[in-house]
Amino acid sequence: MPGRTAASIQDVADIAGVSIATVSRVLNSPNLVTADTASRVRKAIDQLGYVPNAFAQALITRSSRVIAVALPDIHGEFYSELLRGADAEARRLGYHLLVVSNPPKGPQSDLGLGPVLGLVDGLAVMITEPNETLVKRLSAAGIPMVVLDAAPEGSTLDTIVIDNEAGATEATEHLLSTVPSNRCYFLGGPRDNFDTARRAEAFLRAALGDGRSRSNVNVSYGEYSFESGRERALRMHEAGELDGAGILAGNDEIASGVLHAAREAGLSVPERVSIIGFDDTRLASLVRPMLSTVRVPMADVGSTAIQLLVRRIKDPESAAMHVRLTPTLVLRQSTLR
Amino acid sequence: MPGRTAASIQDVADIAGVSIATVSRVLNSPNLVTADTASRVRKAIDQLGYVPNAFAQALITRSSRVIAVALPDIHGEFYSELLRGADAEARRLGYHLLVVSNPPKGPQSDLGLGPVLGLVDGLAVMITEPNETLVKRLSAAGIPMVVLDAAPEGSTLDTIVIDNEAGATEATEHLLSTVPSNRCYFLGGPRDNFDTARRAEAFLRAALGDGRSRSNVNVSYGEYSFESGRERALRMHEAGELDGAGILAGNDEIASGVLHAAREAGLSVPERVSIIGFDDTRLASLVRPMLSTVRVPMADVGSTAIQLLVRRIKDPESAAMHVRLTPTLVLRQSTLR
DNA sequence: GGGTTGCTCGTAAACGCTTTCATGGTATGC
DNA sequence: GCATACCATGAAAGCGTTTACGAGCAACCC
Repeated sequence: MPGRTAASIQDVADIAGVSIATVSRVLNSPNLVTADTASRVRKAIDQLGYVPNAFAQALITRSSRVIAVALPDIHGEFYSELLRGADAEARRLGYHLLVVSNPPKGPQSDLGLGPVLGLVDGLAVMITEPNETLVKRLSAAGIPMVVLDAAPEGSTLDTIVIDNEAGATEATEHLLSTVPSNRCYFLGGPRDNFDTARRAEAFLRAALGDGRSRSNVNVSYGEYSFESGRERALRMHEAGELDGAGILAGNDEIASGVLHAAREAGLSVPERVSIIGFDDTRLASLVRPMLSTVRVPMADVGSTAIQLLVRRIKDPESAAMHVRLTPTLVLRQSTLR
Repeated sequence: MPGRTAASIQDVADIAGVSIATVSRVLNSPNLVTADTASRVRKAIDQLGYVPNAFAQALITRSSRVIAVALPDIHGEFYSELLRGADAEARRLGYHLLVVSNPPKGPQSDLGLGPVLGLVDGLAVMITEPNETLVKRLSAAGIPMVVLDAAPEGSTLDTIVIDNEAGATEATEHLLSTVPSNRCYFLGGPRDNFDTARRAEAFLRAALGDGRSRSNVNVSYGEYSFESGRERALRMHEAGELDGAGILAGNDEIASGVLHAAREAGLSVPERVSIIGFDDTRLASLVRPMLSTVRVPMADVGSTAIQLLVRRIKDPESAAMHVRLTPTLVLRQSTLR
């Protein structure tokens, strides 16, 4: 067992017979010190297994190389996919990731983020439902920050959004290639959810053209769940609307529910019902028929968030960037070609 | 926009007309200061929006209230479920979570954890495959630490393991209630994986009794994937072994693959083939018939890890605890009662 | 050979906080 | 009314770094 307490820069200096300034220099600006003394210091360093105290460094440097990622309490896969992308990128750039998930609910909440703010060099917040105060409160802290999913109007903050319009439009058009427009439906998630709202809008535009005369009868809202999708599809069936329908779901779980309802109803997919999911989670490849779905590059969202953040950390004055990531339609078995 | 740089304790002290010591005291030992001055200080504090510099605190306190969680690059849901549990518990106890995922592979690797060690008060590592050096290297750092999944023999470290034996045994026994023992199969994940190894062992013991004369023909290894499960089941079908079989899968994805293969083979589940998954991920409830499965309390693993860690942080000398979490068999539609 | 230049390195200040110790003041005991 | 105890507060040390600033010294130029 090594000494009770970690070696400090002073210990290294003593052994190497130099001042602490020199030790610091061989670590941070090696070119300012002779090869000779440098090697002597280095020897002392690994003789002691010395590693600089991160807090002391952070205190004076005002930088901890830690980035916080705050996520709503999103279900599984989404979440971890984003995190994976973020983590890889952070590692690559020499940063660590502090995650804050499952924040207390309510638009008034500041996510309990207060204490975190002092610890990190930057913050990526994912905001999926309207929350005015949160962004304001957070940006008031004056810390580099990027917001995901929400894109406050004319924001001076960096933002990353999924181009839901493009994804939903492409999917809808694919549906329209085999199904008449009045038989197309969008089964969304919660009405407040940013993604659902934008997807619904794009769906309507693509399905109905710009003649917005028709009502929104073909759009419904509910939960992002299997059961919600199944129920809504079943209700459609009762109304005689399921047969021959083309359905764009708010996410893959909803789509799976629809898929199952179709099976229950004895309607084969894709011959009698066309279904397109959203997100391309692993689930989409696990059900049969496999789901055609709109692939959302969550890992890219994560890594891009980190990139934007360190860019801003290094140059806080740079102009706000607004990144739009484009989903791609992946065709599998739940739609006709 | 507030002042360029965050308020310090000195600023608060100035406004309140006291010394910085007093400010510190109202924050840390309120009983040492008069109600009168305390309120004056507090007023100054939120007038300035002062929040103590975490690094300065950590530097002197030698505690950052940050805990690292290092995870192998595990697929989605598992991972996030554990994290959710850990995060909730950490928040409850006043800690933050630093996650390190997707570490570089190879048993020699130290996960690139070096730099993290100096930042955190404790570390939870999940180790799913044999890795001697890693634990040694890490524990040499002398930082409070709990290891998940792996349980080094007679370890002096805190550990948390899933009681795979209990879970696999219960599942196997349930299978045996409707299927003869020589028609029971275990379709595992990678051979090296700790969980798979233990589950296989328990399966064999339960299925074959202690007369270990039989070979392991009924056990196979592969990936933790849908496709791997499907392929193996299909091969069983070709060998005429699928009909009438009782199958315990290494995880839910494998089970889903088997489920699908059974459908392809025209064998109804659970009448002709019984299937039990492992983990109870959301997938288990999304396929039809819904999977009977062994529910592994991953969120509990996460929260328990945090509990053990802060316990050790507060009392580094306390005896090592070895927690064993018991899975429960949840019966759904893929097995007969 | 004196003045300049250019390196290497040490001294010391600063970062923002916690905590020990000392101090002055007020209550308490007779 | 004076010693004693106690309480609230301030002064200052120190946590482990980084980084001006300056000192010393060799090499260089006329």
